[in-house]
Amino acid sequence: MRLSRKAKGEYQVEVSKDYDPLKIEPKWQERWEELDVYRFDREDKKKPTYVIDTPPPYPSGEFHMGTALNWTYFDIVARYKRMRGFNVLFPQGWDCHGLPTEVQVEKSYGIRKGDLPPEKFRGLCVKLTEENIKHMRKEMNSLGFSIDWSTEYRTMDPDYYRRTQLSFVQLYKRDLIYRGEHPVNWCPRCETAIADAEVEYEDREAMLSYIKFKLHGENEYLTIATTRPEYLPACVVVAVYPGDKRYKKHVGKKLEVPPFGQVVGLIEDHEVDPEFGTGVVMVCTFGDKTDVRWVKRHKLPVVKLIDEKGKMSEAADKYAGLTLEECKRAIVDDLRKAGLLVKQEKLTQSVGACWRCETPVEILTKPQWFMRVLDLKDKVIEGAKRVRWVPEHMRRRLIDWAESMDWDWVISRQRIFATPIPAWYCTSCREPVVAEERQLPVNPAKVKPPVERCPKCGGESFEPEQDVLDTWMDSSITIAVHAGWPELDRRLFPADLQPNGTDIIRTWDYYLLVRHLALLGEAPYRTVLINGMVFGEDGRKMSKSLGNYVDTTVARGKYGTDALRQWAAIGASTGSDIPFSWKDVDFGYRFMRKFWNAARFAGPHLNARIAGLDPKKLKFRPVDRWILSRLNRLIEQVTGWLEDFQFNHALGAIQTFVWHELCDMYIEEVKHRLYGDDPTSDAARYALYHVMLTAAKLLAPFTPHFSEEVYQTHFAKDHPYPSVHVLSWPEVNKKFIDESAERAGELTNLIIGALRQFKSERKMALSRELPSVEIYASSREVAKRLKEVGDDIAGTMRVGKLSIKVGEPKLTERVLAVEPELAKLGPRLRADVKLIVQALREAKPEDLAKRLVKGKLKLRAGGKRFELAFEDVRVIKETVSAGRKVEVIDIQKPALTLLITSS
RNA sequence: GGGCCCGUGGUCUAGUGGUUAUGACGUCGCCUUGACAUGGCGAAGUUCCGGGGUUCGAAUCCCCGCGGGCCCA
Repeated sequence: MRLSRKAKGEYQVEVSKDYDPLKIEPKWQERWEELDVYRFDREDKKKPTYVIDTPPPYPSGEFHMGTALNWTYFDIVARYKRMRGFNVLFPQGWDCHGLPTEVQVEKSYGIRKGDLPPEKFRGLCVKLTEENIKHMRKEMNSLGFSIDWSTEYRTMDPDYYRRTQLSFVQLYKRDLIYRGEHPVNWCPRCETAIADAEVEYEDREAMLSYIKFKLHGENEYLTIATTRPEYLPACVVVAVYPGDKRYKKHVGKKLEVPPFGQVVGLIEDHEVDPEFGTGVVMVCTFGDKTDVRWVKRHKLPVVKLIDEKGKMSEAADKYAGLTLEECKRAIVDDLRKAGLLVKQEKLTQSVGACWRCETPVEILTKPQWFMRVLDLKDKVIEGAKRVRWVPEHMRRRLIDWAESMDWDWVISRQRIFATPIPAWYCTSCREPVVAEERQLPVNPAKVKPPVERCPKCGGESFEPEQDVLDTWMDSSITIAVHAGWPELDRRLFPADLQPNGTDIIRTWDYYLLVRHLALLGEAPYRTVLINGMVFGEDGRKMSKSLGNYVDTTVARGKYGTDALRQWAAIGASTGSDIPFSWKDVDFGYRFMRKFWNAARFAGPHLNARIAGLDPKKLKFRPVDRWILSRLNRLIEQVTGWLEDFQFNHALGAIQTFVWHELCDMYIEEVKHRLYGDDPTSDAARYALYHVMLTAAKLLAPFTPHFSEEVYQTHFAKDHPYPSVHVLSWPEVNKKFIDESAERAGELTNLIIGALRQFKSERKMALSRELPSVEIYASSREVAKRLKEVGDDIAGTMRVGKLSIKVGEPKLTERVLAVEPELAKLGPRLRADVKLIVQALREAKPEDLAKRLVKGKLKLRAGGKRFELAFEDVRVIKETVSAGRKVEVIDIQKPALTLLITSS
């Protein structure tokens, strides 16, 4: 942009025709950082606070489009709330620990976790994490998120995991954390226990084997069906549905399990599906979660069949050391040879797999640490009911999840890159000793336990806990941590907003709720804001493997992040899944260019003098009052929608207002006043000034860079504020909301629209002058209102003489010609058509028309007689009013007739 | 198998009892007007997945069916 001095002494801003986001966005991102506009002011005790608990992303190095959607939602809220005068805490953290990084390290160095000393392995994980964070931080800044980086935290830092450990110690003291031996989900590849939330189910093809079990002491067999014959060595009982007629007589008898021949009982249980297979099921320890329930219910023994690496243990006898797959094949072969395999059939089965490496999960029993989440179930549900959910129906998902919990949460992991569990064991009696709070943060491998002797057996020798905590133990206390816990700042707790995607309600929202309820006794957030999943342009969930993946860098590479943010805001209603759409991004850019050009037009009229005018002294025309009224209604609506997180409605309303009401109508309607010596021109300038500045402010949460550029180019010179983002949100000025002005404006637009259409239909240039337009109104009221807006209509549409009358016009019709329909007559009359043409031309049109109305038109021509029907000719007429030819437009609601003299 | 959500012009989408059913993209026609032709004006196109019901009145509520999605088992 360049400033040049105009003759009148006012500055004219020469603004380029195109808005170039790729150049402008980085410029403002740097400037905002210099200005520190997003700083949360910890010292300020006056302003109300607004706390957004942003879910710390896993530093995978890549920023997914779904995360971009998520962040756009809460960035809009953060920016809006700042403008509303809140001291906004918008922190950014990183959920560093966990398997994916370990897996990535193992992959890139070609090692397994046990190949290096833990400290070294952890060092590689930290290094990788830091690199990934660097990438992601850069991308987040480029996406324009208003993050206060002074609040950045990393769960792998001692200051953070000190608090994770503190929460462990406190919950242990309250008996909400305990050590126990229970079945857990186990990933044999990652060699660790994992929580239910980390198990993902997918359909896989399996083989259902029908295997004969001999009835002990009889010469008869029962056939069971199983997909997991490798579990035969751990079969502890066989079960049928209660009262199943086929098997009733055998219940209570003993069976011999092939191929080892161990003898087990036959029991009844209602969880057996009599329709599946043969209706006889073997219960093993543990083929699946149902087995776990059966073992518990019927107090069955547990055989440890599988080891940590997924191999068969000694319990598998001659199959020991084989992998599950190898064992399955060997056993099936042996059964076949023994004639005990009846048949096999294919079956699609849902298999639980590790969320990270997709290895099928096994169920093992090992001593682990657990949190008593089952005891907190009612409190969690109660909490979920009290919180506000957007959209409302998402609450159901959390409640359903909480209700479906059937195991306590296993919080220990047999991994390395995670928060150490602050505990030791007595080497003689295995009694755990948990750290004192003052010791934290602690690595038990390097520090001695807080006691000299084992409180249980008096032993003096201890060994450190080697297990680590589930990463959700880190990230489920973020809200307390933001608020300074353990010194809790009540102004920052509970958080006002908890935003995340539908897919992590069961993890993120649930764990936050259960941990804070356990620690602090209250729900940690007031409102949960849910965003949907991002789909590819093909309508399927966006993922690299489906080939519909769009990187955020690519998505913002075309028209910048403000265009992309508009897609995020307007692509779907809040909570709905949203397909990525280039055309929405394109539209976002076109919208900005449209506004940019409107501002370019208005620019020379916007200055301090205009801003300072007293509206009471201005000669507003009805169109000015109309646009100001519409503007204030817009402020009211957009504010309401933002309070309700309805981003699509809010942005849609602003776009429609700017493009159609401001650009298409208002600006066109005031041009004629701005160029001449119109005494009302300052009123138009005043309206333009406020409409454009307010629109820029309303857009600031959605298109922060664009709004800033508009503000800096046209308004900053008259304002003491360094950025549009420190301005306050527009207030509704009720004085400008004016029902009758809106009706006058609508009437003006209605007539201008009709005249535009008229010109368009007649292929006239819109700038062509219409010498005269008469408007007949059906009522005095409408005529009166029309008189008020007559100058606006005439000025905008270039009407020479505009007159307004009450009543209906006196119109007569004049027949100009009666012309033959050659397409009809040609085929019928052949060469005689020429005679008809001649005859019609020679006769008087009025006369022909009269005869036609009576019926057939009889003609003599060239000595022949012809009869023409109505459809054989076209009657060309014109409308005449007071002796002049006019064209007529009829409008309904309100009933108006426009008579136009166009030539 | 369960819970929840959804099914609207060619495509995506707004719309929870009364609107000429919203908007965008696309299509077609016209217009260079002093911000924008990367623009403007206008047109065509859906009867709201199917069936049944409630109601004076349903895209909107209820039931059944079909199809899709998310989460879970």
